[in-house]
Amino acid sequence: MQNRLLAALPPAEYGLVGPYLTHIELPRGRLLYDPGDPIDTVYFPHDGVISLMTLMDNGAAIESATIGPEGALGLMAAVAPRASMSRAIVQTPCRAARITAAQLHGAWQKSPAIRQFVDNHTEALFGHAIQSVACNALHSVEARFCRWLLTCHDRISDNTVALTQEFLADMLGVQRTTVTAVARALQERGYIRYRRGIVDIIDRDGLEAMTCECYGVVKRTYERLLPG
Amino acid sequence: MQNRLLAALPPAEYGLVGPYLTHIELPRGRLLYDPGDPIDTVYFPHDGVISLMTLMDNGAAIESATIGPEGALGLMAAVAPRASMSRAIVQTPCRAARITAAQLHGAWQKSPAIRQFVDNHTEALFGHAIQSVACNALHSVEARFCRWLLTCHDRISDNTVALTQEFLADMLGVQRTTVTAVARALQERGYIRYRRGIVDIIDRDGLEAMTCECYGVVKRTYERLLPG
DNA sequence: CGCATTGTGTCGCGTTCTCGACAGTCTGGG
DNA sequence: CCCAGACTGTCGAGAACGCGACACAATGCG
Repeated sequence: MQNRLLAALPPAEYGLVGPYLTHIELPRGRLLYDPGDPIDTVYFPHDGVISLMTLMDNGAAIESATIGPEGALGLMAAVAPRASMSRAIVQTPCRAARITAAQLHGAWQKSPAIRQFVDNHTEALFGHAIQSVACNALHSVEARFCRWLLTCHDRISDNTVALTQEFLADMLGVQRTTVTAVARALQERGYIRYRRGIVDIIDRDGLEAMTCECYGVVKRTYERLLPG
Repeated sequence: MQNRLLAALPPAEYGLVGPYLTHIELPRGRLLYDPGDPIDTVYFPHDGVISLMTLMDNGAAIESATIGPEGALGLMAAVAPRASMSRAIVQTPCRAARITAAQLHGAWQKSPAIRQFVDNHTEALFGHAIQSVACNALHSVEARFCRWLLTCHDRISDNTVALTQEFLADMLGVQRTTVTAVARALQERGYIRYRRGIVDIIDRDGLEAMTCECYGVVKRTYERLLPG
């Protein structure tokens, strides 16, 4: 699998970034950015999920958007130097390509196609965020739990996701005990199997039936604006 | 009062947009964009508030961000043609300047300063959205109510805001009866006065003490990234 | 193997908010 | 002036979720 933004670059544009790309493995839990950090590196995941989390004063860290193979982390730094506004953390182990923000900025200056990718990506990420604003206000934990699993499942090539209920509770901004209850309900329906830090997705259609419209809305936004 | 983005433009750059600006009055409730509408006009409010609302399938319309004199509506269309992803509706009567997206795009091509304003504005709006994601998941209706009032108050030159509880309930994504209860509580504390479609802000400090950190976070983000 | 650590299941109470219903009050237009 | 429509106040049942406590199970490490 290959990052879809990079894969969609015409050969001429790829020549502007390809020589600077470094391939790396990102382990689960790796902290890439905290609020205020200068964005000096841009990451293009080939698979896996990177979460953008908004930090609160009391230490809560709640997910505001995700980055997967359809996009890139820190892409707005291609336009001009930027500080991160979120915590960026690796959700599932990722293979990824990385490039310095300065080098990407050089390519951005030279290529209209790259500028358009960056622009569309920003738009898609904004769309993701505003849908999440509504989702968090209106939808049940159960629906959001399903949405999260499906979003994650779309970005990995596996039916198994490694994550603890404690962590998922953080992502969704709810109590762990609530996550436990929801996970048990989904397991009883046969949609997932939950064991110590590992979720198996068994019935994807079942999850889709229980999630809210937000899953589809965000997915279609990405399909409309980004290649692949 | 004057839109702060326009006011901060150096004379040379202002010359690129000034001749195309039209001054208009926007009445309360005026619908400027619905999801999918092409963004053909950019609005620079001189005062007042324009709300960006995410529409849901069931007709719910919940606020995801606001636009005031510190910013502009549809500014991302200066970069490239765009369709709106939200409903944009005039929250309080506004004086505003407007320009076609095509004309603004011309100025954007010529002026690095304008490009930077657009870029920073996009960043600030994104920051607003991701904070709201967290806020809607974690904070009480009371805190969010106060945040909304304060945000609105910052953008108008008056201690009186015209809005119904029904409408405010929509903005916050809660039941009207909940808004009624919260409004009564704030009135009993002497922070606001509520009468048929009109809120008077009496004790701003009181509201600030009851709102969540999100109010200050978003405000500082705007101050950091935008002029004024 | 034994132990400390980490993750999960469960219980119970309290609060917040939903949801539906209905009555009362203000306001503008005919 | 009166009426229809719009807005607000109130009530009550119930669901969803927060929050703290505790027991138990799995894992990794010495």
